Amino acid sequence: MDAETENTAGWRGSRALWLDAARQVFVETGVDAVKIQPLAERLALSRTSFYWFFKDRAALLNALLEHWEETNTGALIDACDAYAETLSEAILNLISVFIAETDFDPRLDFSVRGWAAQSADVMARVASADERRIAAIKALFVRFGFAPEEADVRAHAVYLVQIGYISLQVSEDTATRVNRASEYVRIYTGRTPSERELARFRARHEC
Amino acid sequence: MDAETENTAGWRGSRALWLDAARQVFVETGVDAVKIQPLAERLALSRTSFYWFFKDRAALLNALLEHWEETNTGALIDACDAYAETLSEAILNLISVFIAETDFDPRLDFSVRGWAAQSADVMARVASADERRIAAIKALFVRFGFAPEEADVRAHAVYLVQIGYISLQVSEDTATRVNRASEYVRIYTGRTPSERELARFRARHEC
DNA sequence: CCATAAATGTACATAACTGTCAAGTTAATC
DNA sequence: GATTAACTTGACAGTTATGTACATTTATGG
Repeated sequence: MDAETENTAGWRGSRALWLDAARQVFVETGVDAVKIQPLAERLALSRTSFYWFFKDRAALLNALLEHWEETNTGALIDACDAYAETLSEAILNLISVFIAETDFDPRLDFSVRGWAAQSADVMARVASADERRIAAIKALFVRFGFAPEEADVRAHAVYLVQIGYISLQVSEDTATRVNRASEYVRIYTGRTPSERELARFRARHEC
Repeated sequence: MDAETENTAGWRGSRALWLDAARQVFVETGVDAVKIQPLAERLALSRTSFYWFFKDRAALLNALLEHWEETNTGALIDACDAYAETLSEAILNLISVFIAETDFDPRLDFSVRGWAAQSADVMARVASADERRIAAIKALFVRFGFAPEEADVRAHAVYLVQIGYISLQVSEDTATRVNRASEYVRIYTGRTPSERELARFRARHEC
């Protein structure tokens, strides 16, 4: 992407630079592709220089996972806790996080899940993130008067649709997704969002 | 699983044996782990013997993908086309495919999606499978009187929830999932399944 | 300007994997 | 029982990765 800082002399590397490159490869090709040698070539740095910033490959992968936890789960929970007058507005807030893709990176989430399938440690951390996320969505439904059990099922439905969407890896344009949002709100909540709510939602996704 | 046929002499290998072992590893650990050398050790066969059955690693992966296409997409479409008196029954038929996990293997689907993220070819085939599947579900809603646009959104919701569920990789027991099914039918269709329909559904998942 | 920490690079030792080839063994067939 | 097709194997050659030790270069601050 960038990294085209054509310095051939001086200090070109940094922990952040390696981590960032690693994240890109991780998102594009999965954990198994996060290898030090290819990263070094990509960064036009000596392979062994990596070991000044990270103990070994495992340390890099660990940093990657920590980055994911801070970023994605955080963004989702913030959206659930955000102020909303109506349930429709709250759900639209939530859908916004997935559509905007600024705070929450869907591809990062997907890659982490792929990694989890082959590592019990990662799986445990993913499972705990899922629990926290679903709990936050459920709390939202409860806040708007749903009974706990029904709130639970609806929270699952909302969350699963989004995760499913990520897994499909379709790249629809924002407009399409924004238009569908109203229908989804109806399915999730049984209520139709008001024109004002939809207008605010649309406005948010046109920057 | 089996393959414990302790033959140390004679012909032990076969195309099916290698493919089966590959599928297991693929499902457990992803494409990148499907390597000939480890498979050979697992099967207690010489590594090079593999090349009698497959041209190279790429040929094996291709066979894996073809197997997935025949199995999973087929099972899902069959379930959509199956006879049903009511919409509720039709949706329960569909949910059954995902719960039973006999014809449709969720983990296989998940692994294929992980692979798709790193290969444009695979991605194209996954996208086309998704389209066929969603079209089949949509047709089901249309058959029971929904307008095309609404049928489309609802079909997406049903499918995305299931794919999302697979991505979560939770291992809930069948009982839990069977119980939740009724709530899901209500969310998807807006109608409550009858006791008779639910009874038939429960019975199906107790063999 | 020199000492020192920060960063980079070269060389080495090791491991895992891929694929080809030619020489073997095993079972079926006539 | 010889022939042949179906399979198996070991040896070879090549590639890509990991991590350590040690020497070297680059910036910073007294």
